[in-house]
Amino acid sequence: MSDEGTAAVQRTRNRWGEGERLRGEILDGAGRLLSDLGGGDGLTIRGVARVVGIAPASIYQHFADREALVRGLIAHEFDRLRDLMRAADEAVDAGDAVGRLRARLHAYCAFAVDNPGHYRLMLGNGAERPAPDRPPAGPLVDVIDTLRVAFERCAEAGHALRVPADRAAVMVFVGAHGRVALLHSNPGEQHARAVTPFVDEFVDLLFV
Amino acid sequence: MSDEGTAAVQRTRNRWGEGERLRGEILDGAGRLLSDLGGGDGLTIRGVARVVGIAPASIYQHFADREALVRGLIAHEFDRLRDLMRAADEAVDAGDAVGRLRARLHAYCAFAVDNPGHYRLMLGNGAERPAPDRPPAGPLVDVIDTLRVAFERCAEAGHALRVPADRAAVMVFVGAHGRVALLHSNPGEQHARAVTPFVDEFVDLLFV
DNA sequence: TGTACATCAGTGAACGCGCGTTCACTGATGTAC
DNA sequence: TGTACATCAGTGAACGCGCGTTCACTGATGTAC
Repeated sequence: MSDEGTAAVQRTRNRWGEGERLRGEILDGAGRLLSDLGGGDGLTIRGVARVVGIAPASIYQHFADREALVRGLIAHEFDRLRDLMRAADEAVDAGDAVGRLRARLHAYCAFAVDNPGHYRLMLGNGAERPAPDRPPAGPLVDVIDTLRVAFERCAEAGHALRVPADRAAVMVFVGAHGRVALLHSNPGEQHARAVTPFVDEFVDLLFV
Repeated sequence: MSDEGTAAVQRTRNRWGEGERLRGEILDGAGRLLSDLGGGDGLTIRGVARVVGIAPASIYQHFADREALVRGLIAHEFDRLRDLMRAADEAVDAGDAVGRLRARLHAYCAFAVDNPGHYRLMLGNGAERPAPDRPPAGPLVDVIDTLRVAFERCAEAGHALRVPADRAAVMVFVGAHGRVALLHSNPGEQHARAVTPFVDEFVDLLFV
């Protein structure tokens, strides 16, 4: 019965000194919009404002322009992915190094399968690198680096690797990403549960 | 000195009965635009018309709407990829089954590296599948199937596989796609030449 | 050989729309004195 | 305790723009008779 679309939630404004909360609401709303959209196109200032229930102009108090909003959302979602992977790791018995590695990868795949729009946005836009000669940096490299650490823990626990840990990390990441991208480009839900076994098989290949 | 941007080419209209040629010019122009853009966003009717040097309305004689244009472009580029892979295969000595497989994969990687915009568009949009219960079909599956055939030829030539040919095809495709996607999302040109060795290493893993 | 007509390739102008962004503003809440 | 003022969170209306799409049209080239 509202005259403002589905999401007219009659927001109450934040109290004095709490204006920064809107930043979080905007990022959450943008994330929800991204899930509905399934991709970064159509992620508009006005669309996000509609979802959050604010005026489009209000977004400019927290993000300089549309590009800054998208960058902020990507960073936000990479933080979320990192936390999910860490939580999955810590939920496994600390002595089970291989189990912890697998848990990290399963969390990664679950995030990618559950959030195709976010995933595409995060991996589709290259992080801008100011120095092209330096070693690559960015949130993606951080993710791979946590996998390298996980592989090293496996090696220290006596599970011999067929390739160096950093190379194993890249290979398993590439395998997981390739499998997920294939799933996303062929949206048959019968495959969604095939991602984890595929990645597990990949992990098997990397140990002696 | 022209008043119509960089690409005002003063097109001469096609002769009677040759109107279908414009369809090809539109697809070529869209392909060029896609290269400049680096992605499917911004691939607009008006932009394509500008590149080709025609009026936006002229596109509607060959494509029902923007979506049909994008679909046509994707099909066009998949044809081109298939031809490139086949030509690479046939340029290798017919008796060298493994060399032919590698040639196909190298052609695939070269296409992906040279045409990031096309590649993203082709793999980013899932082919619509009317029957969700049937086995998956579409141009991507066709590509994988040619790899399966190439693997089977290797096996027949005495190069034993560690996994069935169809599975090997999927695995090497996933590896190649993952590696390419990683390259695209981290646009450091120092990595462009690292794709082929990576895929070759992948192939090695699949033979006994 | 003409000539009326059909068909072809392609256009120009207009439509309505949603977008990013700007700007002066509105109330509510805090603070200085 | 008042009161003037500063600061805060957020808005409404407007701007110019490029977009997809439609429509009646324009010349050129073919065809029927």
